[in-house]
Amino acid sequence: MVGIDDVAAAAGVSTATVSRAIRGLPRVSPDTRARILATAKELGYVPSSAASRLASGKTRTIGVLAPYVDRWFFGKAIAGVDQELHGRGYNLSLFNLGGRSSPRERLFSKAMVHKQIDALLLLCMFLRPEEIEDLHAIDMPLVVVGGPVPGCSNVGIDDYRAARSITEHLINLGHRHIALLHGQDDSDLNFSVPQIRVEGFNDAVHAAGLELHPDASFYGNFTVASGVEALHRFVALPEPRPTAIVCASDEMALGVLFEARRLGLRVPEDLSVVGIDGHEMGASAGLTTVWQDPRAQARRGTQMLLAELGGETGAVHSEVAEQRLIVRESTAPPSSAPFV
Amino acid sequence: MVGIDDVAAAAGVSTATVSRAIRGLPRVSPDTRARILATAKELGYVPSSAASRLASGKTRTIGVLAPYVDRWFFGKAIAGVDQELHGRGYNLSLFNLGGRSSPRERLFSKAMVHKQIDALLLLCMFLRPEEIEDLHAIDMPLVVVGGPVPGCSNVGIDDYRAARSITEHLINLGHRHIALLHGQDDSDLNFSVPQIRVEGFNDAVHAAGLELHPDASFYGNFTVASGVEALHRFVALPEPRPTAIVCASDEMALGVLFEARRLGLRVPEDLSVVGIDGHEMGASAGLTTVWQDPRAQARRGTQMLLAELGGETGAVHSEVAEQRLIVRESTAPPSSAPFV
DNA sequence: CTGAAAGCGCTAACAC
DNA sequence: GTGTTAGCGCTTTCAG
Repeated sequence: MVGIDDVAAAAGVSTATVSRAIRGLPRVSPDTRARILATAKELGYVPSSAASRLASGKTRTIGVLAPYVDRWFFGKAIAGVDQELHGRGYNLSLFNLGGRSSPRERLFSKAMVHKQIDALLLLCMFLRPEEIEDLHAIDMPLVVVGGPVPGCSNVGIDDYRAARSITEHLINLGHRHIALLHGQDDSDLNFSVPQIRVEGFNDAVHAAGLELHPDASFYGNFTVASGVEALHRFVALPEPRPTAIVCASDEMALGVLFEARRLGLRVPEDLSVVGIDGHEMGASAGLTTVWQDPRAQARRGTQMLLAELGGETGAVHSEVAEQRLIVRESTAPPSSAPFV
Repeated sequence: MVGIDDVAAAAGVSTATVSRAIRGLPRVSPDTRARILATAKELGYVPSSAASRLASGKTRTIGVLAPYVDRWFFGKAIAGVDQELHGRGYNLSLFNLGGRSSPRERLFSKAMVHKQIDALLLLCMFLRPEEIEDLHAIDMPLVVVGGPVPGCSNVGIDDYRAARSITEHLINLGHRHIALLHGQDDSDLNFSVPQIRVEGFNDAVHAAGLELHPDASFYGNFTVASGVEALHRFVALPEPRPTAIVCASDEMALGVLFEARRLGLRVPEDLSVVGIDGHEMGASAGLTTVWQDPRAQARRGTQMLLAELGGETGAVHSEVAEQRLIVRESTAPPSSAPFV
């Protein structure tokens, strides 16, 4: 294996100069640099990242912690991080935390992670209190994309507003009896995306002077299957049933849509359904939703991290991401609405 | 930062012993090991991976190259790799190649990658000839999950059989005029999953003595949107139109399903549609398909890599993964079938 | 602008 | 079983 010394010898300079030349540092004359670069290429020299890491203390890799990698939001986000990283010579080290149910390790504090990355990007929906604590203890640039985490910079949409506006869309359409499909089944987690979306829904309903029917509140886990299942519980409701249902995610909304069709419930005539996210499949299925762009959010977060690593102190900060109500065919005024 | 020497000093042993003890190597008495582990924990010692990499020449990270990270197959597969890796103390370094269209770099040969990982797991649909060449040139354990790559070990389903059996399912149902939604729009790539699936379709049709209507062959790019678009072209076909369509992926099939409903085409009465993959959404949408488990495939591939790295020469080999025809509501005999 | 030299914190022989 | 001792291949002062 050809090392930096071989290049130095071949180019007739010192290793220090080769190091500077290769890394594009100043204090190397254009000529020498060109000559070094040429011989380096000629010899097929490739720096040893291991040696470089040890000597410099920088890993040039950023860690991405995600609860899932095979779900819409996270897949898009990871793609975004990757896009920013590679090309700038940074590596992406992926850590899949697993859902809340699995006994996920306290990776944050585990310096195993700690010593292998320069910065951390956390993708999240919710965090346990101990996890938040761990997070504050780590000493490196950190940004969270997705849900807010108290005390940490984050980039993401305003989930409260998203839930509220999608609910208001329904109310404006004339719906008075609206069901909800939550994304979470226990409530000991504050600051979580699922929780925040529920609040937006509640406030919209209350502000309109409507009341919540406890029976019309279903629990799901953000998967299509849980949407399917929720619809079964929905149709079991006594008449008159709600005329609309807001789902905390497009994936669940799609499940509701599929199953409604199968059971002969017409959407939107018999039931209006809305989601949140902007899943591609929702677009094709005609689902009304609040669109967001996880990829862009992740890119933004990554840029901040990189800037901070580049010495730009304070580059990491919270930022609210773009969102947009997209009305499609899954919503309409209720058939029994006074003004239809 | 506390280093191995600090631990050695505190425990009253040499650095070498600490190293052995920490890594669980033999030649350390149970007592000493216990004592060392205790003081290590006490001091909060964490090995420097950089130093370890440099000294040992092993990175304990495996690289995953994927064309996309935000698509069904790849998301599942990446989750599978992660699952096998972490817990065994291995890291996952993700490289997103980008689709075929993007000017993807020749990452394989780029020793940048080369020097940062111990083994490579390639997720793929198709590869350019130069890329295959690069692949053969790299000198480390390698396995490809998904598509076959000439000369490389791979784990994946028999795509030919998958396409053929799903088509035969339609033929057995009585369909005589079957459309196809391909997954690729140029044909200079052999050994690609899209290509192989088309062959399975063709052979099934020919074996049944049926003929292919060139007009009934559509191109897509594996996305839902391309399924939607294909259906538009389908309905523009002159009557009598095909009574069934086989799609090279569930995602495209779902797009066809959505758009068929929107345009008032009844599935399966007017049109039977099938996919390949086993996408969760297909299950909820009632899509007939050939199921496969990318996560399991990726886990298997990762295990092989790890075994090979563990000294088990020949651990990496090709393996055909499980697949299963799942008949749901999107298929039925054609309405005009003689025996309905 | 360039070079010499001292590490970075481990691992791996090889002795004891 | 345990200790000694070279490096691993760069980066980084500090001189010149």
